[in-house]
Amino acid sequence: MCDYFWERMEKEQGGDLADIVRAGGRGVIGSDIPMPDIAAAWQHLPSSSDPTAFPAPVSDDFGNPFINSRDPLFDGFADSMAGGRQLAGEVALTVGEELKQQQQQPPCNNNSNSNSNNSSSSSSIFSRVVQISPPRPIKPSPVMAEVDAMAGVQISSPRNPGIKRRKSQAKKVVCIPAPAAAAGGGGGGRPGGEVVPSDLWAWRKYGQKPIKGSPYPRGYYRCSSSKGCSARKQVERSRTDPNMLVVTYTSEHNHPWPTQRNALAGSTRSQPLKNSSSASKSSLQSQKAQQITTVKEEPMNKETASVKNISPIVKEEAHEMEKAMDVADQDSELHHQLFHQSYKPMIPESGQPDDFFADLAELESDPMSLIFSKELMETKGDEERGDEALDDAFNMFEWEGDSFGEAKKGL
DNA sequence: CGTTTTTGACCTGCGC
DNA sequence: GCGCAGGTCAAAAACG
Repeated sequence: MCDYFWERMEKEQGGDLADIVRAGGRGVIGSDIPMPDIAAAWQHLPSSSDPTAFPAPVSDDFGNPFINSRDPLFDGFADSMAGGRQLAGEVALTVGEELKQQQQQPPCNNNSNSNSNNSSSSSSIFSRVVQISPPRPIKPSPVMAEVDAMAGVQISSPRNPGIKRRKSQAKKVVCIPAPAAAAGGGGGGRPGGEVVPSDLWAWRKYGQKPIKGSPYPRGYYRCSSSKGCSARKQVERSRTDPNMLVVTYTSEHNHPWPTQRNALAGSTRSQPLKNSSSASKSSLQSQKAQQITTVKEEPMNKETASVKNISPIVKEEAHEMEKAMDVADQDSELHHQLFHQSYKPMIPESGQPDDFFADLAELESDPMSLIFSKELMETKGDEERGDEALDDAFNMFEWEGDSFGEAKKGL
């Protein structure tokens, strides 16, 4: 990865680039691939389930002690993304000012596939997901320009005298592919509602406003994981590219990652399968069974086809994540084991397609089901293996499961 | 019952 | 000072 770039970002963003990347990564992957569950699995780790394991608080723009609580799971992706930040808008995000500066930066691996260990065009999940543009001088795309503009947009806290609006206030703007349902104009959700890619945080929508100049409204969300959390995010569809969602993160979370799934209660209306807080293992299984049935009945539908395509990419992602975990904690063999344990079920053995992500954007059903379906199909005929796979997969969902509960006890 | 979403009203900053 | 645009509040409705 580009050390220079990273280093610079660390300085300028207070080491928060990971947040940006994370956001982008989650957005990209999150909505379609059960990354949160990997993270959940991660939380089983003693090191991460223990609050004290969080990096020492470091002051930041928001006075948030957790700003540097790098999400172990996604930080690794930052490396991958770092090389993709040139992405003229297809992805990555940035704070406007940053972006401008970046444009004047010495060539990072922006201008070449240069080898950085993990940013080769084929090794980074993001390079695919986000459709990182070929190396080229920064030439802001319409979307990027939009992002840039948003980054400079004013922030207000009208009812919070302590915080004045400031154009210079740090914001993280992320461009992510919009889920198909949303791109379709509210399909699948409520009328006019956006299908916002989920991330590990629990967000509660508190407002929506039509934005001048944009045919799409902007949704306002605040973190509902913790009452005192001031983290907010705005989600709106890119006016220049309806297939992209522009997510602007404001302020920071003042708490660790949500440890209880029920923090997401109610946020699953449009995506009932994803974050169902009350979903018991059995209900999940029944849902899964439904998915299996669906797949069986429509073996060659688009979704199934996409499932086949997911393999190589997910696998790559797995490697990336593994790598990331190594970086995060080189001494933790446990992480390795956990990773494999948790991720294995998501890593089918075959498959090919390069345009998976193109297809992905068209997926309307819960992507988890696709993965499960794929896995189950492969294990079909071998009940034992299938059950095992199932268990592995389900374990990833057990945010409130026993093991996790155990971990929490240690808090 | 707890939580989220919806939506109109209100508030604030900014540009003219 | 005024109007505009954006951000937030809060009551009601909806959901699980």
